[in-house]
Amino acid sequence: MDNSEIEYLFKHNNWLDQLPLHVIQGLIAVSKLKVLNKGQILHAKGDSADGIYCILKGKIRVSNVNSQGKEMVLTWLENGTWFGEISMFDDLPRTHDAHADEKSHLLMVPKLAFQKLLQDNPHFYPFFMRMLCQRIRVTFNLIDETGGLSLLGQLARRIILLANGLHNAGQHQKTKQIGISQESLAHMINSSRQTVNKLLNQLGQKNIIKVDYGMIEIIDMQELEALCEI
Amino acid sequence: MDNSEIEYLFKHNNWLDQLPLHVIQGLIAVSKLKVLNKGQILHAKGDSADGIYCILKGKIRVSNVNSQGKEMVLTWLENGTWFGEISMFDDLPRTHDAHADEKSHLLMVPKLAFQKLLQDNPHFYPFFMRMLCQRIRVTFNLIDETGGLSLLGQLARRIILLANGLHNAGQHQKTKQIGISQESLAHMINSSRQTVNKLLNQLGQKNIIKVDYGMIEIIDMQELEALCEI
DNA sequence: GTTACACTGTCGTCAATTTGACAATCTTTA
DNA sequence: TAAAGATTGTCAAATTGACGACAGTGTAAC
Repeated sequence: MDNSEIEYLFKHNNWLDQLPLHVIQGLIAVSKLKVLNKGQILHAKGDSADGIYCILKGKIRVSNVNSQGKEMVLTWLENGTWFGEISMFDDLPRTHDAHADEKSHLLMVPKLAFQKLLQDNPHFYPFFMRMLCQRIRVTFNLIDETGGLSLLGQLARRIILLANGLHNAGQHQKTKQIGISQESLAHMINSSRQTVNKLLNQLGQKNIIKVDYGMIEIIDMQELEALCEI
Repeated sequence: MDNSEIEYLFKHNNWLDQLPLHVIQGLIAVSKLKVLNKGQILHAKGDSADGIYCILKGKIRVSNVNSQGKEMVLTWLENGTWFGEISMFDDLPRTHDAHADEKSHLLMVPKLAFQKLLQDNPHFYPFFMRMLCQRIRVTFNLIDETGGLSLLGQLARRIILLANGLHNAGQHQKTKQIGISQESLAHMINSSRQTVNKLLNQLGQKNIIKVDYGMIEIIDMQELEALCEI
């Protein structure tokens, strides 16, 4: 992957695309490539943060382990996604675990370089504040829209979130296929595999989704969205 | 309430207390007092934002209405709490409904004055970015710690959150008594009044909390925290 | 004080969900 | 290709929690 391809990733992110080209090139110049093998950990919750990441290729699982030792997956992040910015702004530890679910290539902009960018260009602040606000709004939505929903509603909501990307609320790269096991889905909505299996097959019979081995395909997004109301 | 009392509220908030005194006095000078009667609405989700608020006296219910028309309460805010800052930074509508649960006096710093403060003092930006990061972290915690918990665990977590103040994570004003009906608590964890009643009385018998009319008192915070693990 | 209202305590019933078990199917690895 | 491992489909039993009902108790208003 050469610099022009990396430049593309900056220009096609709805937060970073407004940075002037010379700033982007400056960031790329100090960035490091990080390659993770399948299953390898990028960072754990509580780790001190070394930088902000962009996924060049691969799939990162964002999760944390609750007190019973059960892993709760927040979301998966894929190509072109930037993440890990919160620790850049408050210098506090990582909020979640991050694992590579397949061999992944990441670009890391070191924390100091990123912070220097802001220090040298305080007019970028409002821009990144909006970015943080968007994160808060997405997170509030997750809470609000989950609370009060039936299990079927939560499941529908979660499938849509996984398809659209929790952390890419502004981008419109609506994936239709989601590679996820029913057990993982169950974890995410705090339910059991068997119940999720039953509900998914109900949705399958209504031709709203297509259920496959380790895979869910959205057929009728409108119907799925309608289910998020129950 | 005179200006020196209002000044006190600025100086005792862990975000605003670092502002220089002349800035605080400037903000107070342009602020407006807003009085709400019991039950009156301050703003609805989706309303455009007029400013950032501080509760001088009273109690504000932050909630929103889900698609079935059921109100989901996020939290209650009380004396000395600042809220509504997100719309100041991204110029987008309110994220929640806000109602006065009793007659309330609010101080409003108008949006334009607040934004001018930042424009004139870009060195305040990092400060407010940290504030936003704290909000995100608190919200992530809410999601992470709720997911995977039993109903009893969620109840314990919620009681602690109400005692410590969801929106005051940095302050250490640990209230021990919470004025809330069992029905409201049930709404907050998406459960039924009857179940909450049963669970609360179980906790009461174990001397972890004391249950009263419209009131819960925390007796054994350690035990309560331990329950958030199940 | 007394009347109205809000909140709590406690039933039983019923529906939804978990759990454990086991077989079948798909994918990966050797 | 064969074996191992992961994932799915399905059952029945046990559990959990929602819901309606109703009585009792605390609080506020007049």
